[in-house]
Amino acid sequence: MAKVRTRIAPSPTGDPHVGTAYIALFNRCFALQHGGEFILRIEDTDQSRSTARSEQDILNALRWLGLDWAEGPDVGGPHGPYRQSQRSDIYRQHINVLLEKGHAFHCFCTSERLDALRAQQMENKQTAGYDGHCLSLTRAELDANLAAKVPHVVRMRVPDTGECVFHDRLRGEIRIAWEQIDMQVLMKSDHLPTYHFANVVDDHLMEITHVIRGEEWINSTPKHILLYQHFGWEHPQFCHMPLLRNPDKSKLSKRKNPTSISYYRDMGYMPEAMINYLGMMGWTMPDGREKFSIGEMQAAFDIDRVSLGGPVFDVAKLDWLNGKYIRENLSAEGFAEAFSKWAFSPEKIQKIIPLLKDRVERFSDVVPLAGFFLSGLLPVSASDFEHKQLSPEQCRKILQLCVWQLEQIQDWSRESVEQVCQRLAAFLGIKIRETLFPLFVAITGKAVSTSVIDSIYILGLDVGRARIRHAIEVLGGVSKKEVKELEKSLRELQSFSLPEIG
RNA sequence: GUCCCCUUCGUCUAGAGGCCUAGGACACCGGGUUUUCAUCCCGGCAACGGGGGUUCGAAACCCCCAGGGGACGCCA
Repeated sequence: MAKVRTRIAPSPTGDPHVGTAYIALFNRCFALQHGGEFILRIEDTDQSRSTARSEQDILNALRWLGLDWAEGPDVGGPHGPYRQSQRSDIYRQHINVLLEKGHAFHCFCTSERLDALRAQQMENKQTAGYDGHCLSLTRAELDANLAAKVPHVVRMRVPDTGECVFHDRLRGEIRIAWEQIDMQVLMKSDHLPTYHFANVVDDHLMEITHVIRGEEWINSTPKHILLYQHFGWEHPQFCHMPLLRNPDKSKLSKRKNPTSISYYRDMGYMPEAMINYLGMMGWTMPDGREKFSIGEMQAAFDIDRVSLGGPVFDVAKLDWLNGKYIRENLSAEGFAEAFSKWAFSPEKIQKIIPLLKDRVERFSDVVPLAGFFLSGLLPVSASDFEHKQLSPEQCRKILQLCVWQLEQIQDWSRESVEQVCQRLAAFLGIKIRETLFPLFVAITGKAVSTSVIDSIYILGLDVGRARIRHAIEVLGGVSKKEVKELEKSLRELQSFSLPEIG
């Protein structure tokens, strides 16, 4: 039997997500337990959303958790490159194979036509999908379009009758009718592949034997199987894990829960506890032990014992586990070391010191002034937000619009945070000093503190967002009706342009 | 709307037809230890979604229903 090889294939389009770590953990345990290899591949075919920063953050986060990989963009390996944006030639060759064999075809349809088509299909209560328009192009029309360099994509041909039957390691036989499967775009008009295509080509070339991924991919598995068949390749074994959930059972999302691994790092969780907690989502040690290391998990791992109900990510239980790790796994020296590393990283300290140096008269003033930099959620109450000009409603509005805008920031910097605040104040027609008031209380716990803009910047989006959200809750929360109004304001704010300062 | 997946305490789960008057953990409540608090210890609360089968016997197997979730992009 071939050596077991599994992979994690994150897309560098945002924060390092706990769901990525979760899937990586199970892939890694499975591979290493079978004496195989676990590798990492970066799926950065979405040029508009992928960033080098995000890629680096994801790599750092996974390493922090101890989920290291045998091959990857940073460590190399025999199946490289491990970044899809550097594999264009490979995809081009492979798309040509499909084109030649007639398994794929050029499509010149405009997005306007496709949108209209989809809308009509939805209205007629049909399954939405491509109607095969460009399939009927004559050879001459096709050549003319290509010669004229009309923008186009390449789509996959799909059988129109019968069904795709495949085996999922955890779920058994799954059958999906081919008529449910769209003629998926394989190559976009920017000549980069889509996920479905690149993923299949790479998994094959990288000799992946087991694809362990989230449940959200079940419905597109027939597309993948079809591609393997078109190429004449054997497909890997599929294994769809349950999805991590918010407390309301929806798919874990940052709108409802902190999902960034960086958040948990910044809040002072230990990586060992984090990984242990993820390991008990859908899985248990055969002997029922709840506290276990990644090595112990790997040794005892049995993928067939994964349970399929979507587990709710429960921060309360994570807190308990993390406390247990701190108590039981750290000596006094170990604690001192880990804590200092967390609290006083030179990088963080260098940013904080300038905010303090000119405001303190004694070193003993530092903790009362800047302790909020080393805190999680702050003990604020509604009365802390009382203000002679701002009502609680206005405070909530400022806070909510501010988080939404902070979330939009592409390059996190002091300047971009400042710009968000300035724009918000101008938009609301409230003086910047007043606009910043609820933010001061939410972020620093006090109405008077170090620059709140710098503080937000230094604390980062994850912790900042958590505190602002907490403040909104303390202020009574936003009702469904209020959310609608706020979303309307947000749209106005987004199209609002800052008046020129003369 | 169409298709797919899932369903044991509030939450994470154990459970492979009789060991189940369903076990453990978190949370919560009570008690003990502790100068306080936390830790620690002890106790309590609390679940097989519903209906049909199969079987001597069903939480477990089958079917239907309901509920939850996901997918239907030139995003991944």
